[in-house]
Amino acid sequence: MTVRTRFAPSPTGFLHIGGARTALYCWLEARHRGGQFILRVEDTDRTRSTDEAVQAILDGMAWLGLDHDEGPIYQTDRGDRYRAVAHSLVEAGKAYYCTCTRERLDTLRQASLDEGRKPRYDGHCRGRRHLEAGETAVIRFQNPDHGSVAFDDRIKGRIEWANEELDDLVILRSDGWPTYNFAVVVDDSDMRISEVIRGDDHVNNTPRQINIYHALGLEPPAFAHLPMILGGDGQKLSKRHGAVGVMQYRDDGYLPHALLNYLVRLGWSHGDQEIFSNQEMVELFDVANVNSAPARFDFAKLDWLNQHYLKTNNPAAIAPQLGWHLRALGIDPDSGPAPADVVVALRERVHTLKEMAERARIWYAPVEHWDSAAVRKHLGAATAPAALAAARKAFATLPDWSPEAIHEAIKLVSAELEVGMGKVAQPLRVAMTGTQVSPSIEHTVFLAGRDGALQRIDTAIERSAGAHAGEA
RNA sequence: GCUCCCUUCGUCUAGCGGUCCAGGACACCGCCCUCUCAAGGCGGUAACACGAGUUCGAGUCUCGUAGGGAGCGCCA
Repeated sequence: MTVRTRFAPSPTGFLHIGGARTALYCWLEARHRGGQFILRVEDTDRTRSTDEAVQAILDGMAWLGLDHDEGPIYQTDRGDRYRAVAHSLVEAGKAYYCTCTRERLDTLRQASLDEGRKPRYDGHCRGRRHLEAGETAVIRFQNPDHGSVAFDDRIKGRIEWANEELDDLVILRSDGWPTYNFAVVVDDSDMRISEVIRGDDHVNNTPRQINIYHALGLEPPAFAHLPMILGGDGQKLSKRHGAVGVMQYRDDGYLPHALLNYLVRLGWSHGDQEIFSNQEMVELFDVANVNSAPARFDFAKLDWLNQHYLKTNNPAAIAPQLGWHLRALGIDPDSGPAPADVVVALRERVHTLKEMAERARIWYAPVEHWDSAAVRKHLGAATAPAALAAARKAFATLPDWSPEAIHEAIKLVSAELEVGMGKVAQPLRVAMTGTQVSPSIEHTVFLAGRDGALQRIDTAIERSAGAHAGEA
């Protein structure tokens, strides 16, 4: 039997981090076993579902590169099918019409709670196979009264429930639309899903669904319930923790693969391996190895992974994404150095592309802000004027404008002046950036461009003179 | 309240009865390297929730306790 998995979000918001991991695991399981991955949109709650949310989910999956083989299939397109199956269940004596009022149901629920029992429908309408003309009703599934339901969860192991714990759930609402527990069964069986991988908030629904499978004469698929992802404080993930849409991670400067790598290791492992290419994930992933305990989301590790990929990916591949972030900051990438060169200079110093774009700003516009401590300490140094002048002269005639050539030139200057590298590099650094922190000096100078570098040195020499005059 | 699930360093995890005075990674601390900041190298602190039981032997199996979580809708 070919493996078929599905990701079935309800379009009531963006694709958040938990959904993204579920989608990833479903995708990996399908790819690993050479099967198909199906995307299904569970939009039967028409009051909460929106087209924008559908688009946000599609965008998020596309950004992560989780491509589906079938779908998106919309449940709202399948109303007739659910109604037909629900009515067939009534005819088969396995479901019935229920006309109980909300008031009666509420009273019932409250009474159970007051007595310390689990709220449960009492079966009042059991046996109603027909409706009077004009009467509206829901259809309830008639759950078995005795015995138990069990299944072997691929992550949590065997789970068993007494049927006494379950009640007759509504499968078709009075508006003719199916409820979740019924729609999934019809869909998963129609779509020949072999493995249901979903959040473990669905564990409690599984026995009800299995009973429906049996009533329909169907064999249930395999189930794998993923533990949830918690915020860094161990609380349920909320917006302040990163429960934002995955597209926010793009905006914050994360590489999609870094997020994927982080997510795949959150709750799953393969020995001591931390870094996984897409191909390795597909080869090694097995849903049965997923941890059964919930995991906390840790930005520090995500940052580390993101930087790892920033450092090891081809700069040319990262350049367009840096360009995107530069533009987001209102910087024209064409007004300064090539983004790929910026990547090389900054990738060991930042964790995200956003941070990289912010720090790249100094090469796309003249120095505006001069750090006074930096000016005083380095432009005001006794050897600064001579160092700057010598460097300027060397740069002006450098045959090859490259970090390597610049590095050699600076070494030569420091040797000639008989001062340490720092005495040349630091004044230059302040000249280029207005601060005393930047990438290695040769890259910092290189990125300014020859003309830009000479200009910045001229400006700095004036300031240096001012600093010395101020002392005198 | 009831039912179900979960519990190894701060965090993610390895561990599938002896090779574990518990390994790796992130974070943190220290040293080295060094033109700043990083990156990198080396080293360090740090965990089997608790209690019984099974066993020659338990982080690993069983049962309790405690603590977390989920579900109990004409939401998904």
